[in-house]
Amino acid sequence: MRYKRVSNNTVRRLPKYLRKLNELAQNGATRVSSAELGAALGCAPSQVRHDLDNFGTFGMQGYGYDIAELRSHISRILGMDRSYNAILVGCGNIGQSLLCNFNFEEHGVKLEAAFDVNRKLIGQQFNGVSVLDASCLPGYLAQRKIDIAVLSVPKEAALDTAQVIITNGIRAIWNFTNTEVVEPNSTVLVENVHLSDSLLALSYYFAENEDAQRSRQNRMRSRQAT
Amino acid sequence: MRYKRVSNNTVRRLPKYLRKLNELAQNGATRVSSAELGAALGCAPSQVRHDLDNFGTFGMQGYGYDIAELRSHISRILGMDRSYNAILVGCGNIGQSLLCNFNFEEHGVKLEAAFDVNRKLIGQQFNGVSVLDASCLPGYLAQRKIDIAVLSVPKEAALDTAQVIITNGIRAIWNFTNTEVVEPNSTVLVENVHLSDSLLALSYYFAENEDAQRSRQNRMRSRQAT
DNA sequence: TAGATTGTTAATCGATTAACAATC
DNA sequence: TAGATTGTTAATCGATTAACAATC
Repeated sequence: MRYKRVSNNTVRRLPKYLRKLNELAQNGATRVSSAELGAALGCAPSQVRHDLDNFGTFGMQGYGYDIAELRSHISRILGMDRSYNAILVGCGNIGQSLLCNFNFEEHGVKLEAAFDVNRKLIGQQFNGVSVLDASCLPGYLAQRKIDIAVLSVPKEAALDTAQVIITNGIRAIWNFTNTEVVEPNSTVLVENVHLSDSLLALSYYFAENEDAQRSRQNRMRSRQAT
Repeated sequence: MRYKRVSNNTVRRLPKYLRKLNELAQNGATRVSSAELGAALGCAPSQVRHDLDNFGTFGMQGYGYDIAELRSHISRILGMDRSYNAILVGCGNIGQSLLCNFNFEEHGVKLEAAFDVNRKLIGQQFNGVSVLDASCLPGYLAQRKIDIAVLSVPKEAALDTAQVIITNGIRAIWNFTNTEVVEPNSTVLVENVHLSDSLLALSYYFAENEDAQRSRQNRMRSRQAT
């Protein structure tokens, strides 16, 4: 594969392209243009071509992209064919909802086990995944090759738990704890799902909208007053 | 308040600043410099000052920022003092975990009611919020001023449900459906929590790491061979 | 072939960082 | 006052878009 420095923005668009491609495929389409993909994401056609150009040449001049082919390329680029092994740590509400509802397999990730400190949860199964005693984590990690840890413990336990799993070899964390579990330049990969940040961003834009509207109304009123 | 065009990147950093400020406050600190805030987020001190400059002047030369003061400024900027009203639509696993675990109040959002189509859920309460019949949504929205809808229905119901709530006046959606529920340039605000995209980005970076390591090893081997 | 659409480079646009005067 | 750190502008860096030759 060619090697260019790929920007984070590009990486974040890849899953969105893939989602659009899946949708198109489901509707029976077989080809797609960069213009159509761009429109779906709200960016320029050249953005799409530029993004894909990082990884190879997947299209055909005068035709566009074969949907099935492009899907498989993007899946591969995203590592979905690598069957990564994962564990889930923290089987509270969020953890359980991930276990029960999130289709890890579909994303090329195999969920091997779950862990919790709660006696009542240990021994239970969710969607075929057994909950083990969290105190067994170090031993477990020493024995198996686990690529990714889903971290869904309560905020208070986040740092300690992260410490334990990193010490025992985990290099990638899917972090649901609303806490920063590593320093900014750590070599451990952390993908944060910070729901707080997300809701606050929505709140910001809502407030911005309100203010913009209000100032428009004020302009109208002062005009009428004149 | 001053008015500049604020970039999305800046908006996304505000909650992170706030989180760091809360942490510092909890540890008893009263002042902070842009250097310290920047270090926490992995960006330059001037980035922090530049971001804040969009909204006013909150610091003191030679001193830094008063933590309590800056917290309250950022909270206000994020709209956390506006007591937005919200409903939650779709009380499956994700919906329930939000109802039970996510502290909406803490973010200045009041969760007024939840909705579902499932007979068994209707009438139940989660964390003090009652589940109402989804068929009552239009009537409910007609009677009350609801600012934000949390959309946590199954993927298959996402588009239809979005249609219903938008038609009935909802202008902001916190979207957990892993689906795009509006066109890219819609006037309806949508904040997406696309877990799929997030995991795939993690998977991408993990794969990139593996490949980088492998190619380093190959270079080593070929050097030894020479 | 003519029309369409890619791949790829150059131009533009915007975001981050550096620099430094202002000032606490 | 001297030292520190901000506010703010200018410089740099990177990402997006435009343009167009290549070619299916």
